[in-house]
Amino acid sequence: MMGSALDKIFDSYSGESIFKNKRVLQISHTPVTISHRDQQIEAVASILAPALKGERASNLFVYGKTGTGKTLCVQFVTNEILKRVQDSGKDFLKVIYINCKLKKVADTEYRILAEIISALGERVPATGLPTDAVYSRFIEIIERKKQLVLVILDEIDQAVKKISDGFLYTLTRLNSELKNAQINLVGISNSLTFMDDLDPRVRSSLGEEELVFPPYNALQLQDILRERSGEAFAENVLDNDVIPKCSALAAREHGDARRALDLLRVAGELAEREGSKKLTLEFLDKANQKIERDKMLDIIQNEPKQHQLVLYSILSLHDSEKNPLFTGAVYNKYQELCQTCKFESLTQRRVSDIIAEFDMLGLINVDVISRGRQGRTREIKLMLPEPIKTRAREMLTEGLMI
DNA sequence: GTCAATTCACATGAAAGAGACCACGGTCTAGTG
DNA sequence: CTAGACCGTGGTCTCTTTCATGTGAATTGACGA
Repeated sequence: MMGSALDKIFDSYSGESIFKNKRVLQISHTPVTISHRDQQIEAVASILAPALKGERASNLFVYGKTGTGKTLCVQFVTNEILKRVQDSGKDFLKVIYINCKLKKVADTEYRILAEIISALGERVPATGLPTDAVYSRFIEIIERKKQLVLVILDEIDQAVKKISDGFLYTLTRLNSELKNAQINLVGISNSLTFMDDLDPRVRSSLGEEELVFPPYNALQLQDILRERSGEAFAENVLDNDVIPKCSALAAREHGDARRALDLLRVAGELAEREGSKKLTLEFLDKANQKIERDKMLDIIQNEPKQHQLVLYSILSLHDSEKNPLFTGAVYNKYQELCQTCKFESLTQRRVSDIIAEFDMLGLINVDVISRGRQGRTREIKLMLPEPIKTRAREMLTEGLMI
């Protein structure tokens, strides 16, 4: 019995694959040509061009929603610059790319700095040193020779939200202390309003040049998908209306190309898994649901126990109580649960923050409302669709042993 | 009926503590020649 | 004599608590028409 089940799975893989080269659809893949971004690439290139001669360019700040090609374009241009410099046999340019959003990699001032240093080929302990010691280490390293260090800080808004903008100020001001080396900053942000709540000094030095990446529209997304799918899939696999539908779905999500590619890839995987020779609309719909579902469940699963307990409280109240829910009720339920499963209960202050975090994650929707004499509170609405909700409840019941 | 004061139930902020992790330098210990 | 084990100190980081302050509309109660 076991054997036949395995046979079925492996057979569907060993047969003709509908993929020709799946890697093309992965987000890490850098395409040879970038469509519909000529203008932006030119702009980035002309701003950063002085780096070709080892001169400090203007600090650049790039905005745009997720999946609009910001990172791609900046990396493309800096790679070209680096290639040219290296081709001429020089090595006065260092390009360092840091994604500030990756947890445990770069979400504190110390770690960002450590990350830069390790990109320069030096080691620095993961913790244990005073931050200013790391700064002087950094200065010492780059001062060893005359060079230009181009630091690209991706998702910089995330970092600043967590740390404060102080480190950006220090970083921009560092140049006046350096004799040999120069630092050039490129900030990439998803949030359009990010610049507004920065310290004015940082704003002026970081935003010497600014660039906005508009979202792709549905037609542009179609072009991109056609290009990539040509390489990714075998011939005659795609139904005609798959790409338009796919780009329409993604365009609805503020023109996110990454999402569109993901969708296509997952749809392909689903089709392949079911042994289908064709990628039809049906698979696209399934993929759309699956991505959403996996994302949510993944988030829930990886939350700490206390957070899960709060979420479980919300889930169970959501069914029994009348909507909407308020903080007080959730907290009471939470304390009750803590007693039954012998957990230490957190303070209301903390639970309040946890609820706010869930809102950020999109698991729930929260409005702060004032109910007059009934005080001020959060109105909590659960955002999980029915199937996900059920699955989440099962998962939490199991994980928390309730 | 109108209007300002009151009041509720939290939201929101700031500061500080606990506990985990880690580097560094000094001291102790056991193995080596 | 020396390498490695071990310890104390001092640093970061995350999660949490404690204390303090803020908030916005329903409610209240005084006031005047």
